[in-house]
Amino acid sequence: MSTQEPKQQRSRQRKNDVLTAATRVFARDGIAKAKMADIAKEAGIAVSSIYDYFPTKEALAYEIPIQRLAQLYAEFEDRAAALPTTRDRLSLFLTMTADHARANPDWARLLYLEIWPSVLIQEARVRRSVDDFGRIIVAMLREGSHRGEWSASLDPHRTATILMGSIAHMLITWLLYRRPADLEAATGPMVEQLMGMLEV
Amino acid sequence: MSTQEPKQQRSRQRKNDVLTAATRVFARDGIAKAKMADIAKEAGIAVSSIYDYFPTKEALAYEIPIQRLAQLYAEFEDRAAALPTTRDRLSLFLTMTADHARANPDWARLLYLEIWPSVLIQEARVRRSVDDFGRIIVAMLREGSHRGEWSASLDPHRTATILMGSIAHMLITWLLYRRPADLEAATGPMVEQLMGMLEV
Amino acid sequence: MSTQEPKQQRSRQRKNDVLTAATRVFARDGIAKAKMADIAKEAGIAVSSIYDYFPTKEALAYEIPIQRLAQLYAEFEDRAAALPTTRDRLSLFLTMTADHARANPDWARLLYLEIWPSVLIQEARVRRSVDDFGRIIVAMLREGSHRGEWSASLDPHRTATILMGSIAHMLITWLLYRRPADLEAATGPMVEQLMGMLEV
Amino acid sequence: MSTQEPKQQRSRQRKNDVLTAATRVFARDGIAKAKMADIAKEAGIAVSSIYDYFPTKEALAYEIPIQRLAQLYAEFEDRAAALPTTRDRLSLFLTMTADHARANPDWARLLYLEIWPSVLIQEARVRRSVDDFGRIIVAMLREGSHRGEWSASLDPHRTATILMGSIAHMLITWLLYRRPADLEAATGPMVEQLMGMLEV
DNA sequence: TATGAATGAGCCTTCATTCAT
DNA sequence: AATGAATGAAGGCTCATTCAT
Repeated sequence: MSTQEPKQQRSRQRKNDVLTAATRVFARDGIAKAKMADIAKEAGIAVSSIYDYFPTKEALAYEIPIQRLAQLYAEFEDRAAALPTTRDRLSLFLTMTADHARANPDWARLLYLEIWPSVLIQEARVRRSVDDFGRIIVAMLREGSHRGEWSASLDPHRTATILMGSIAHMLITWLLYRRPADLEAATGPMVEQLMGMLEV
Repeated sequence: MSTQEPKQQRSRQRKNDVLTAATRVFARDGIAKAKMADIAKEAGIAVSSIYDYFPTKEALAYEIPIQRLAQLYAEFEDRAAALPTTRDRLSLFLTMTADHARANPDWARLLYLEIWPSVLIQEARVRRSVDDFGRIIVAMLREGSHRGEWSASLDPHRTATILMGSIAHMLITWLLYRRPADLEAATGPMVEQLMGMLEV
Repeated sequence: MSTQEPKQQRSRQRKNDVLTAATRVFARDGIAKAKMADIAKEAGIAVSSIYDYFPTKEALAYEIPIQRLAQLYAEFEDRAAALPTTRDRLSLFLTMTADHARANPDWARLLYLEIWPSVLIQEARVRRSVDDFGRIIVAMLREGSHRGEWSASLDPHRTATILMGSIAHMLITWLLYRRPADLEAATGPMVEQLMGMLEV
Repeated sequence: MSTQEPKQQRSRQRKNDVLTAATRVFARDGIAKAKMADIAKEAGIAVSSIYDYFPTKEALAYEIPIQRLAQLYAEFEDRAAALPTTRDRLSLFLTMTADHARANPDWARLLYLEIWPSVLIQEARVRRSVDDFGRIIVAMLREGSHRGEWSASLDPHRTATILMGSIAHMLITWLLYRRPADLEAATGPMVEQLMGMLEV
């Protein structure tokens, strides 16, 4: 086992190299037009070696959002625990979402411009990852209503659509046009305006 | 000239047949994976005949949103003229957008799931068509502020992002999951909630 | 009949337009890569109209050398009649060949670079036209031997090969590289040197 | 390195197989009409494998004369070194040229009927290969003049044109019509007659 | 584990040719 | 006679994937 660990670590490292390279290439060319050869070159390995870790190009593409979204959710759980109100937590979630995209623009391009709107992706794990996003927000909206932080008459699904759609659209515009130029500065006011909508 | 008109009409008819067929196929398979052979079959003509009207597959794909968006904008101008307040007009625009998507789901899939988020589409005419959407909303938001219909402190770009993002997200969710099941019924409340945000 | 003649003339005119246009296009692009559309455009008529005169692209290509070579041969017969010696006539033939190419470079490109060396052309009429070239020279070589203008031991086929090959190679080099720059000036000495070979 | 050599050899072998197959197919059908599928079948490999070695059909076609001409030139240098007079060397060069064509008729068809007269081939390496032919002859003609083996008044370019054109034309006739039936037997007298032209 | 080598399946695009008007 | 419209057939090239080593 002591001899295998380094190997396993090495393997995990290579797998991550592939994911990183793939993220960049997919973000640049789109999944359909991206070439495995380009990913391999970017990762510094042989094309056929990619298949040691991922069975198909699509599987590779789908693995990317799954991993990072899981990370995002986990990190949110960590930081949310300390916050007193649902409003704070919801606010944090939206802010973290935007920050995450800003910090990982390649990943964000892949997620928001390729995976999310994809007609074709039916793979269960990806769908679940993405859908969790909505579920988390709906759950918080219900919780806030329940705790009296905002009106109980607020439709949680509709409101979640507004929150998610607004943040997503801000990010898409930034990813495609780099507007607003300073995404970090723009996120606060956007979240504030959205939160304002919840108030009585 | 009287002899040429039927020919021209026939030609325009065929071009429209191709556009309709292409919309369906692109919506189903995505632009990258769609096959010209399928489009031709759907249109009931020979593959090579498509090239009498469109130079490449991409050009064909791009023509679709351009035409319909122009229609949408024109129809909006018509109907907006009669409305007294900016709020009414803005409300109409958002409602019409949703209705247009509901009435033309294939076109909407192509626009919202393929064209809009595309990393790759740089073609000027398409970009302009899509960007006009934002410009129209921003212009109305400014007008409303100017006319005192809502607070002048409202940031028009941020607010436009919320409006567009919310509607787009509602449509995307409907296109992908058919939720809400009754899009028509859901549009009114959504627009109302968004308009409520503008109130002082 | 008086009403048909103009039509026939018009038709012949159009056919000639096509031949001229085709010569230019074939010379520029080669027969295989030349497009009927380009020829039609060059001739200022519809593509399908070409088929009123020539059944296929190849037939059109082959018609060109046939016509002009026939012209060349006829003109040679005319002018040769007045010459006293076979040597003079042979000399004239080679000179006229070079002059003809210089005066009709497109036709010459087609003949020397496409038709003559073509692996594929088996059509009898073309082959005969081209082969007549050799036959005329061989006949003159025999005649000269017979008349004692040069040694009877001279192999007529081999000598014909030298004469034709030399002239053809000079023309090909000129067509491809424009060397010698002044083909007209170079033709005399070339013919002289070749004729010198016949001398005892 | 010892492990790579067999692979490299295998690769070179396959590349040569492709060249051989391509030569045959190009000679039969002409470059423009030849199909990659036929070449692949002839070589016993997949079409796509050809693209491992040559980027396009044209590149493949051009590689063929380049390689063999280089061989011919190299072999000539070898054998010429032992010969005392320029006349001997020139004679050898012309003879070798004819022999080479006779021994490799497919290659010769490609070179003399497709590549050499091609209007379209501008690729530098091919042009240089072919042009070297003329340069070698001109150089020898100059050398012979210089060494007093023949008249210094002989124009080297014109004479080279005669030598090359005569040999080429003999070969073309043989390639197209198999005349003379015995090319080998005909080459000697042809070279002799040409050499006779150089004599004072 | 890692990869170089090989390929099969597929698809866009071109273009000579046909034919109804 | 002349042509615009339409197409069938064809082919070069790409690329994800496989597999022997």
